[in-house]
Amino acid sequence: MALSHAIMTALIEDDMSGYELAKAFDASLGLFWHASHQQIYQELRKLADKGWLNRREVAQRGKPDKILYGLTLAGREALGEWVYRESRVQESKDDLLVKLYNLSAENIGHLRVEIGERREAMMQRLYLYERIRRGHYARPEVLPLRRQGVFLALRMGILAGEQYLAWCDEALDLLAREQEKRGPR
Amino acid sequence: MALSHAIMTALIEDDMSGYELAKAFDASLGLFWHASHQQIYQELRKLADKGWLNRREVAQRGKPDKILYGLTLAGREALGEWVYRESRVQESKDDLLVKLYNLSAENIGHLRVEIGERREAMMQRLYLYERIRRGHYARPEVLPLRRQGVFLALRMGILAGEQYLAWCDEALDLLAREQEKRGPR
DNA sequence: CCTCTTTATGCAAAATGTTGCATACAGCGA
DNA sequence: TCGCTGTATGCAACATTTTGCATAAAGAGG
Repeated sequence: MALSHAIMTALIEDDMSGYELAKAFDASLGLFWHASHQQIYQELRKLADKGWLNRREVAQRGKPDKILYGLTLAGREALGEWVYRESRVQESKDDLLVKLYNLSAENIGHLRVEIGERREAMMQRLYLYERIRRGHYARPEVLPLRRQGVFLALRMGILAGEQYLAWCDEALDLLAREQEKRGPR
Repeated sequence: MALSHAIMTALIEDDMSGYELAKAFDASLGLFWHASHQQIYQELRKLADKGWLNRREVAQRGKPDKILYGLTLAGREALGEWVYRESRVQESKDDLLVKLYNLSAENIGHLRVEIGERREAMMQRLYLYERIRRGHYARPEVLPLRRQGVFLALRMGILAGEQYLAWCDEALDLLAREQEKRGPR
């Protein structure tokens, strides 16, 4: 429902091609809203048909042509209105938590490994967030208002990541103690 | 992909009907994995066809008949294997964060309200988590191993909720200061 | 020259999830 | 008796997302 609005949001400042959008999604907004390139290409065409985006083909040297999309006035208006409309949270679904409901003496070792991997992955991600924060949001107070909103989203990513790490540590501790108790294998 | 496994997980200790499962999903596992009753009914039939669940009709007094589902041995085995397989995180998608990318002097008031509502909703939820923790997990050390896994999932819910509240407070502060600066309306 | 990677876009099928509706029976309160 | 709520199950249509495949041109490295 709101993939369209996430895409338009990504186009507020710069025009982009589907390919560039897919990469930007991986790096910024996509940290809060994942989308594959197939989804993005499809949605771009729909939005262009609706008149919310304009498209123009751009020839490039040494690379295939690309199609640049940009927000139209109508698109900007639609986006502005959308902010006031009902919003919904799509709760995350995590296999790992369901797996924990199945914890047993047999699989405890495996689950410790999986949690360890999650921890590692989250560390990487926090490192990326931190680079972004230092690079673009070192002094949030002096940023234009819109960028402060982006900063708040980044803060959510950072806080959630730190919380996740704390949980991993707690879980690894508990599981290590339990495995110890029952005799390590 | 793993809705089936979430359902089987919910049936580890007790047999349940689709209706009861839908309610259990709202209260326990569903806090980490949402599913509507339509999805649940469909999945139950598929799982029964696969031989992972058995079904038996139960007549009731004063209520419509129901169909009770229980894990078969094959189901338990499939679940046990699944724990070792690749797992994936489905990142949450939150309109609110995308909206924040569109922060403006015009909509700042609205976004403050929305964040306030999120805060309120999360408080309610934390209250529920806390009741569960006190009721069933006051002393996690003495629980059987499987229940300790469930406890860890609950801890994730609690930590994530507390982090969310902290973020709401931070965001509300920042937005209040900014709105003040630009002249309150 | 051949293969691999990067840039760039797309179709089609399958799986998943949402929305709206339908049915049926019991008990409760007005 | 009428409407409401709760229990209980389901279909059908639609929207969303994932998966697998396909194409094509340029540059890099062996």
